[in-house]
Amino acid sequence: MARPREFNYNLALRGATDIFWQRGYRATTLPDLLAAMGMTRGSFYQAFGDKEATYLEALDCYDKEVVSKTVELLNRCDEETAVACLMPMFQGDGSDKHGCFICNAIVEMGPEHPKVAQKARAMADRLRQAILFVLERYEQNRTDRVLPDTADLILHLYFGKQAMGKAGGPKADWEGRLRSLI
Amino acid sequence: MARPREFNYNLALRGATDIFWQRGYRATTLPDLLAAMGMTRGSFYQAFGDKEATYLEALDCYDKEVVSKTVELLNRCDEETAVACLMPMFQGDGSDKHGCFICNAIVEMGPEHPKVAQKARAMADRLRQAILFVLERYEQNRTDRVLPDTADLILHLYFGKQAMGKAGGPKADWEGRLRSLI
DNA sequence: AGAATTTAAGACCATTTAGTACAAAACAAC
DNA sequence: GTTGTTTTGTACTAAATGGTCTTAAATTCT
Repeated sequence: MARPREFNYNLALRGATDIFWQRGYRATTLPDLLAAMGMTRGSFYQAFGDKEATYLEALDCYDKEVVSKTVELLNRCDEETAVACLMPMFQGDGSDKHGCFICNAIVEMGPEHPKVAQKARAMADRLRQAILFVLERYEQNRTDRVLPDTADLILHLYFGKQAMGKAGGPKADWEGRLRSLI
Repeated sequence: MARPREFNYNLALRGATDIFWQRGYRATTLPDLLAAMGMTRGSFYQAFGDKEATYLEALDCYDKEVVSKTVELLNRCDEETAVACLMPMFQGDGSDKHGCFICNAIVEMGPEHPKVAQKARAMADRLRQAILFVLERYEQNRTDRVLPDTADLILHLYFGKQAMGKAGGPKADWEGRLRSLI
């Protein structure tokens, strides 16, 4: 009963997610964003509201697509050891070339944008929970540390690695490190 | 032989450092910056060049003032244990309310601004070196891990803590964690 | 005191920003 | 085919951006 959309909402949202992930909120101009989403102003403002709303949507998209994938990977993983399960998070499989969107969002927007901080915390919680699940699954009771705390520590290492990775520099032997932690 | 400056260069630079540290590069508008530095456009552009040059100067200032202070603290420290020496880095003594400028700069500018990335790496190296020095000083040879790697791991934890801290959330028992690592 | 020289203040400018308005276009229902 | 409805593309806008230019003020040296 009306003109059909020429764009695919989810596809456009993924484009937005990619560019916000890569460049951050402020560094992404509207023309950049529109190009990444494959649409023009008119369609964009009608379908997505505005830039800020789109950023929030992009965070949700990252949650659904990227975080969920990691969480499922950790949940399903049946490697020999917990370390082997966690390694994908630490060996930059290409998809984290621009760091971690959660980390980027916290650093850029966290202090001034409660909604972003809240979403970021929620995603971090999911990751921590999944890490904990791995640890619990492989627990050999020769561990003297509290598992949730170890999971949180590994999560912090993950964020630290993602942040520092954006400055380049040499990569470390994360497998050895994780082994010594768990 | 000419009109004297009404502002103190170093004081203005510290103002710039503070606001860049707190808000980041892009979120700091020129009026914000000028207010923080206590000067007007004319003086600013003559004395500091432009916004980008000032940001680079601010990173150097952070290096000289904040990083150096931390490094010296670590070098001079004569606590009972290495953990006690390192704890100041992990118990947010107020000065890191806005996270760590190194970390913020890497995340915001690292991938697109090689000079920033390089300065950030250099500062991170200084911190890592100081951490290593502490570890070496307190080494009881009951450690089976390579000390430089442990120092780098602690540095990553530091960055991770600084990044995640900007989203709020509960604080962890870093003393216990460090103890278990060293 | 006067000349020389640098700083200070702010008016000014071109560009870019996010966001809006509106007319043309593309479909579905009848 | 006409009507009704939504999408699309673009011209437009108002505000904010970083940066320059000009003029007046403050100092030192002679």
